[in-house]
Formats: sequence, structure tokens, C-alpha cells
Amino acid sequence: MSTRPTTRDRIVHAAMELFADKGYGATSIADILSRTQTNSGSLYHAFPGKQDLLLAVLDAYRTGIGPMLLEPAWGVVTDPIERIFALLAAYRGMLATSDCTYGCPIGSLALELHEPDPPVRELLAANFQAWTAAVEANLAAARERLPVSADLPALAEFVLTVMEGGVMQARTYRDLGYFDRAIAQLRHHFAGLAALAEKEAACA
Amino acid sequence: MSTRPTTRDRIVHAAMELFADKGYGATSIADILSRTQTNSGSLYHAFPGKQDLLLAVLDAYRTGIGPMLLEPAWGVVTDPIERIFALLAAYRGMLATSDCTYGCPIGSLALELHEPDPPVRELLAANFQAWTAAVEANLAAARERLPVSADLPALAEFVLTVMEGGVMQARTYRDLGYFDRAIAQLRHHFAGLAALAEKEAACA
DNA sequence: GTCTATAAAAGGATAGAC
DNA sequence: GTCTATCCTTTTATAGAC
Repeated sequence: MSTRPTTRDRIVHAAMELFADKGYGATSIADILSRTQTNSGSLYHAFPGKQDLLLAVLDAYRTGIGPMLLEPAWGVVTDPIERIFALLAAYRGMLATSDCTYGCPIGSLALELHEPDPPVRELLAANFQAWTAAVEANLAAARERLPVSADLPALAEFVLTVMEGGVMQARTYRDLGYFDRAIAQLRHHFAGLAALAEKEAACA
Repeated sequence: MSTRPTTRDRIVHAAMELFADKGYGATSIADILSRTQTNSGSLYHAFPGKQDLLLAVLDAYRTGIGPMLLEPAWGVVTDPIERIFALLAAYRGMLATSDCTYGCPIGSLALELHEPDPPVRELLAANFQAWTAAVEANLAAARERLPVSADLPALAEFVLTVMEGGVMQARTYRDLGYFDRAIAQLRHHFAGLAALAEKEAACA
């Protein structure tokens, strides 16, 4: 099943790391070649140009969101609301082990690329969508604990909103406290929704 | 009072626009020279290098936050909580008139620059801090309408969190709805806090 | 599919006259 | 303080042998 990675895969993997670490524009082809110990001929054999490599990277993030992000985060957690906060805790862990340098690579690219070509923008959006869809599925699983008026898609988007905004501040201040306080506010938000739902249940 | 702008000021102004429009890395010195109709000698006479120009831009944002952002946004609004949402509405307006392209220039730079030199990072943080301080002042003015347990600095940070996260998604999807729904969730959050505060007042 | 060599352009920055 | 001309490096990408 697990055969040795192709040169193409090694290049994509190195590009993922470098784009996350330095940004797309600040990563040169030479950086990628040096990290993978390949020559430009190999890279341009696999990809027409740098932007196509970006597309491959964004596609890898999108298809990897389950096995690389969600499944590890949800290992032992089964409660759907807690799974949402376990996902957020995974981002906290990445910030923590990187000295508040590594946040959300998709968010960084989304704000770095100001006028991305349509295919790039679509893949950025597809990544966000896959993320919020996973959150929304958990919200749906906890439907009875939320007010009937709750807009689940909007609430799932809001979780992403808070994660990205918290990551941005934690990175800027190099202080995990900014992320933690954002998540704490989100906890309060969910607690308020749960209280509303209980009140509704009592009146039914 | 208002004398003709110096060449230095015209360069800073052009750089503000271009950094917001294309990003720092994607803006070349030649771009700035062409927009200001100046020559490289003038730019390098005013600034040692490109990064120093970035510092001047970030400083201009910081000192301009009152007259350029807060005061216009707060023109007719006096209620402190509504002033917070008027500020958010100002960002909505900028997104709307730019086809969801122009969001928060500070946030974009904060995520574009992955390892900014300390002075750059400090100015990014100072911009965030000035913004949240203005929000926090409004929260303090509405102190009696918020629960005694409310953490005003954390709540002010949360407003920034939601704004930045909402801008990111609106820009990525090129859809203002993502921003609007984030703000609507924040409205609910404030409504919940107000309800808590009223309950407290009744029990006192 | 991978190698070396190199083209072709763009980038930041400098020199020195005026 | 502004002008022109230019240096030097980096960058993306290509050519063609193996």
C-alpha cells in the first residue's frame, strides 16, 4: 500500500512546508529544489510552473483534511461539540510547538494572495468549505442541544472565523493567550446557545 | 494648515495603497515610483530601503486610525455598543466597494509577513492594539449593560477576531455574506451578554 | 525522468551629476 | 532633493544531453 513517494510527491510535500513557513511569494523554486535535493528539470517535468505547484499543494491540503487533521484531532473525543473544540485545540498545538509562528496555512495563503487566479481562489474556498462542513456535521450531531433558531452553517463558519482571527492575533503578538481568549469567548458563545436550547426544551 | 504633501508623504501614501492592493512582497519599488511619478533617487533619499517604507506605512495606519477610520465611522453614532458595530460596518463598506477585495490591510500584512523583523511585528501589534483599545473604550462606556464577569479586554480582542476572520472568508469567497454572517453571530453574542447583564441587574 | 547549463527578466539598491 | 544610468542578485523558466 505505502510505496516510496514519487519525486512529484516529495516536491509537493516540500512546497507545503515552505509555503506555510515562508509564504508563497517568499518561497523560491530554488528553495524547493534544495530541500528536495532535486533539479529544476524534475520540477518542471512534473509542473508547468510555480502556480500549478500551488494548486497541487492546495489540493493536497483539501484531500488531507480528514486523515491529517480531523482524524488525529478526534482520536479519543466523541462528543460532537467537544470534537469542534478538539479541532481548535489541534491548531493551538501547532501554534504552541512553533512559537506562535505556524497558524493556518490556508488562511495565510488566502490573505497573501490578493488577486489569485480563479482556480487558486476556488481551491482556497474549497479548503474552507471542507473545514466548515466537518464542523457543521458535528453541530448537526448535537442539534438537540442547540436552539431551533440556530443557523448551523453560519455557526460553523463562525467557528472558522474565530479560529482564523485568533490565529492571526496569536501570530502577530507571538502570544498564545490571544488564541486562547478567542476560543474562550467561543466557549461562552456555545454555552449561551446551550442555555437557550435548554430553556426551549423546558417550554416544550 | 494643509500644505502640499512632501514627496516622502506621496510615496508613503502610494505604498499604503499598493501594499493593501497587492501585498508587500508583490509590490515592487518600480510600482511605487511609477505611481508617484518619482525616481528611485527620491525614494532612497527618504528611506534607507523597502522595509523602512513598510514601517512608515504601518506607522501611518496607526496614527491615522482615529481621524481616518474611527471618526468617520462614528460620525452620527453615539451609543457605545452601536459604535462598535458602526466600526465593523465601515469594514463592510470597504469590502462592498472593492468587490470583496479590500479587507483589513493590517491583517493581510500580518499574515503575509511570516517572520517580520521585530520593528515590523511591533507596529503590526500596535495597530491591533490601537484598534482593540478603541473598542474596549466603548465597552467600558457600556459597562452597566454587560455582565460583571465580562472580560472587557478579551471581548474587545474578540471583536477584532471576528472582524478579521469574517474579512478573510469574504475575500476568499468573494462574497459579502460571509462577513455579514460573522457579524450577525457577534450580534447574538452581544445580545446574550446583554441578557445576562439584565438578569444580574434584576437580582441585585 | 533526471542532469547541467543558461537564458531572460525583474527585483532592490547605489553612484554621481545637477 | 531630484535626475539618469547602471550594478548585482535573485527568480522563473527553458534547452538539450543523458
